[in-house]
Amino acid sequence: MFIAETDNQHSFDRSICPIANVLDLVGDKWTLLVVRDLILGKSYYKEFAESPEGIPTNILADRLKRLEKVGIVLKTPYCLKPTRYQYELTEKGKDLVPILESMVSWATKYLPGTQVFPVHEPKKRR
Amino acid sequence: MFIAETDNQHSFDRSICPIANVLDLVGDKWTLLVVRDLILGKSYYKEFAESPEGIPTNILADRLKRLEKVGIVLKTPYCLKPTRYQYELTEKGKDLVPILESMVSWATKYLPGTQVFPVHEPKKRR
DNA sequence: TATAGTTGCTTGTGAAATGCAAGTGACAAT
DNA sequence: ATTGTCACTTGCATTTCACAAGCAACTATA
Repeated sequence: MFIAETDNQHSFDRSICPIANVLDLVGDKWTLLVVRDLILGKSYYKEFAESPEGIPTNILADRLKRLEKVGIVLKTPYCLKPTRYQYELTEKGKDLVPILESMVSWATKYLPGTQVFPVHEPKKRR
Repeated sequence: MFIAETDNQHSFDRSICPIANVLDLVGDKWTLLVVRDLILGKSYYKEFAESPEGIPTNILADRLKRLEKVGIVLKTPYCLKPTRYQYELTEKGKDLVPILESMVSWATKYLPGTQVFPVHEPKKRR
């Protein structure tokens, strides 16, 4: 009946359902907010931490690690003196945009009062 | 700067961001799988519980309750002798389809091996 | 009538994830 | 020398989750 039951070629955590597997990667309250921030142009740890939802820093560190591990985020050093990294979306990460867009569309219709955030203006660094 | 900071007319849990608010409703590992099952034509508690991901029954009961409370799911009695209910999506719930579709598209591209489930064939009830 | 089975949950318990505050290492600025 | 910033990590209490079992209200079978 279920294709899932006849397939054992791949190793999926819960099932071969595409939705289940997307949820295993980004299905929690915080991950897609980090992706949103990246889409809006944020790059630094501090910037993510400053978003109005107030993500706990241990969760933020964990989510960035996980997103990097699955190839959605790329972490690159931008400063050597104190080693500092910047984060950016890979193609795989940028392709999550339609998912966020469809969420925005739904929210616009059913959650009046919600408002999309403006693109992040990078602070000038001297 | 953030619109969020100037708006206090509505009461949103974390921010006025549409994405954050969608995640507060369906942002976990199980809720959208229940919605998926409803889209595929499942109606009864047992059917959701039988999905290959194996949702724990206490979680299932909780998610159905929450989805009903926020108007995504409608719970109606279909049998009186032993009082039994069936679940179905409201318009608000059916409008989540694009979100699931965009997840399927992403998964099809980046998670090879995933396969969408076929529409549920209702068992004949005598 | 007695026993077993089904459905749709609820309850109990341990494990895991989360939230919050505080701490830390490496530097920069005063 | 002291204070500050950034990018985290650590500890700990609280919440959520997963798993198993139980249970009420029937139905079906012997």
